[in-house]
Amino acid sequence: MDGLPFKTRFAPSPTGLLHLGNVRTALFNFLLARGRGGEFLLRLEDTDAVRGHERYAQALQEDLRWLGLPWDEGPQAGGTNGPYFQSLRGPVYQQYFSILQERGLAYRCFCTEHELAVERRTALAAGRPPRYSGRCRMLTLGQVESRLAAGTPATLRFHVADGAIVEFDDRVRGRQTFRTDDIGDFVIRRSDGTPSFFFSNAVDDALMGVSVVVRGEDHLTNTPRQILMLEALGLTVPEYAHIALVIAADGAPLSKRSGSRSVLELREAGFLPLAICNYLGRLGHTYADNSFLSLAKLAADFSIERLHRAPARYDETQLVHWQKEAILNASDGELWQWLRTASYPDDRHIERFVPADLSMAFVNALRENVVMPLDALIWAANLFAGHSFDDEASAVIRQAGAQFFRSALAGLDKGPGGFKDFAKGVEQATATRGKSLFMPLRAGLSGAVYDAKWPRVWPHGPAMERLWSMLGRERIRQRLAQAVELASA
RNA sequence: GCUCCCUUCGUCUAGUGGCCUAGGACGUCGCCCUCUCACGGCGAAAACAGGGGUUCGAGUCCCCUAGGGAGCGCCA
Repeated sequence: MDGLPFKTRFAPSPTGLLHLGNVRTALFNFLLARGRGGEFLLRLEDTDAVRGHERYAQALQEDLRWLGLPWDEGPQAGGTNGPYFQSLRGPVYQQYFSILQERGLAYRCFCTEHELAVERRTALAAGRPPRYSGRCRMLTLGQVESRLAAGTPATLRFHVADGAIVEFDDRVRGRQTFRTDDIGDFVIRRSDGTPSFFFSNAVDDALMGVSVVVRGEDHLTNTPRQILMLEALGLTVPEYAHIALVIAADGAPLSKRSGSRSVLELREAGFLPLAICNYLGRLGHTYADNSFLSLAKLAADFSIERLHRAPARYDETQLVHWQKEAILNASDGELWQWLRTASYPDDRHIERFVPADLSMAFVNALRENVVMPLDALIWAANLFAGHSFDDEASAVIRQAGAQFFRSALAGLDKGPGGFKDFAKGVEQATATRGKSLFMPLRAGLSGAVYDAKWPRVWPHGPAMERLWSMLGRERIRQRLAQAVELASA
């Protein structure tokens, strides 16, 4: 079993934006398939009547592609087991409903939602599990016919056998045993004719040849129901692996309130796909290697045996760590493209500031001082936008005085040396040293000594030697002249 | 309420009875590098939820308690 390639799947319901928990499940399924040369399938579970699915289905596919998790089979990708939207699979489900009905394993239920709610409440009050009593199963054929004829809405329920045991080996949680007596007859077709999750999800996994289902542990107790149905239908039961859920920093389930962000929000904030994958790949799963890994490496080293049973907390400081790693490991070109995604509210992008021939030099100068594209944008503006000195820089420049910068200008004309020679010259000419020498120079050259956006991480900016060689003599001359002006004003 | 599951540094985790005076990573703190921050290097503080067993020996096995989670839906 272990040697065979897995066919895995991600089967989201397009009812909202993809969030961290979902994406981690998708990632695990993707990695599991990729690592073994298997296949990864995408299926959209858009069965419930609520519409607006279109938009989310689209967004979700975009998110997966952006993350670098393409699917081998599914929407766009095609495949022989489609359609891959459950809303298009009605006839398939109808066929299997019929089989169940013919075999006497499914029956109509005319209970209203209100009746069921009352029943649940009384069961709970009496200390019993709030489980469906199965009373419509007792209806005679005549009663069923007449209610149907009267147009009474009916659901279809699966008849769970009494006194049986369902067992299966969960790939992460081990041997599982459930008593059918603990499972009530459940709805497999809603009164509007659409299939319920239990049904369509299980049937499609079987029909589409999925061999392992990696999903959240919230599905663990659904599993015996699905196995019961699949066996009743004579379909192949896949293997299951139920992973622990991701929880928020406070230990509560992830929610928007607790700081869980959608993939879209993370992308818009500037997180890199590989940062997210490196982080999520280690949330509830272990890699022996703690260094930054490519997607291929993440896949190659992924192991279903190293999936955890205990919930893991979402911690954004760790995500930020992987973000830094992703930046350090990206190519200049990739980084430049990434930096271009940030813009000021008035739509000025980075290429508005950084001259085209300096883009690679800029990337290299800033690489170790940037976490988000916005950080670089601010630096780009400071460095290239002309007369811009931020408040702090202005204060430093005024304090150093016009004479300081006149000396610096004079030193600049002395010779073609690098920053070190230049700084030495200014040191001698102005009789300043250390902080009182370098801070004014930094303020003059870079336009900023303090970055308000990420004060804890970047109080002061990139190495001056790098700025020096990137800016070039002419720009530096202009900036120093501006500093003289500012200081004498 | 009932059923099931989980519990190692602040966080992610290694650990499958002796290799554990519990290892790594992030974060924190200190030192070095250094014009600043970052990067990099070195180092420190920091955990087996609690209580009982079993055993020559328990983080590792068993039981109880506590805390947390999931499920019991015409939601997925």
